[in-house]
Amino acid sequence: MSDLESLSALIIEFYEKLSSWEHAVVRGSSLTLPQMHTLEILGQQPSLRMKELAAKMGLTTGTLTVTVDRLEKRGLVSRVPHETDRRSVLVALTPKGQAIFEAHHAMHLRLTQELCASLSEEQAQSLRAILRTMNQAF
Amino acid sequence: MSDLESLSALIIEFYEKLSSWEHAVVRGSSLTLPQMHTLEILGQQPSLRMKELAAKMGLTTGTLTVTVDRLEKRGLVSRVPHETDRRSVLVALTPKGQAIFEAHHAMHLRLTQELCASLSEEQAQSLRAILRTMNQAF
DNA sequence: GTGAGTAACTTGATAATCAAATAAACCGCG
DNA sequence: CGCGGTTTATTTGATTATCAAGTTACTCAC
Repeated sequence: MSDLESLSALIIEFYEKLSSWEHAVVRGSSLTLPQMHTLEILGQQPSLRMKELAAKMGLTTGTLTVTVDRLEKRGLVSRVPHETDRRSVLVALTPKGQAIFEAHHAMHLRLTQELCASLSEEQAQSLRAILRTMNQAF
Repeated sequence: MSDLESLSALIIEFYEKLSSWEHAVVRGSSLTLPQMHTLEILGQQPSLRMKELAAKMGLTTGTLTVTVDRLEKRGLVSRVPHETDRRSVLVALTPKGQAIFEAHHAMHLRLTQELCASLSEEQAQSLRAILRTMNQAF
């Protein structure tokens, strides 16, 4: 197996494990994966239009409409009319949604902490630089 | 922002980008994400029982049954009775399914190659060691 | 053999998803 | 101003994904 292939396999394995972890954590939260994903994105922006949110999630706006409907019905997000463009709707977290996001984000931190605990300080620094570079290369 | 938080953010960003990439690539393949995921797992094992496959994907066997039904109907996987345990069914890729898996795997390799092209040789080596460590820490 | 446990499938219900159609609002240009 | 093309969100219709719970067929220990 070439170097490249082994690195590819390691990346895929890492991705799969993160994915399983996320899946398992969200399962225990009474929300579905797309619903939690929506909250996660909204947690990092004050508010987004449906179009922007759909683009960030790689979905059509039609799909997103029903997901936001459900989240709104549960009081986790709110729709606010756009101030200058009346076609648009701004979606934002409610305090209740914000609380769920923060709890979930805290679990991300805890996971990261555990993963990094197995690395040396130099490796952690190195990983930071590597990820910065790779994220830009996308 | 603490070191830990920034590293967490970088990992999440990396994960999100891999996820978007996978989503986009699979979209253009006439298969759905769970279907391709099934092929990806089967591509790395000669064959698996439904139970094992479901466990690897974090699904119930009920869910998997219908996904495998669809893949079988399209001639991408086959069900073979287990030799000694007649309750069990072994699922394996057909040649057609194998071909799709290999094409998809090749795209993974190409992506990895692009990502690593932005790294120095030392960084690539370092990343390999880091991923090995973190994958074990899970 | 009988009974507890296991593997896959089925059923019923909810959620996710897309493509295409619709409705409302924007914007530029005459 | 007012028209036509564009953009934004929603709706509709159809397929797929998913789970929990129930069913059926099989295994294995006793």
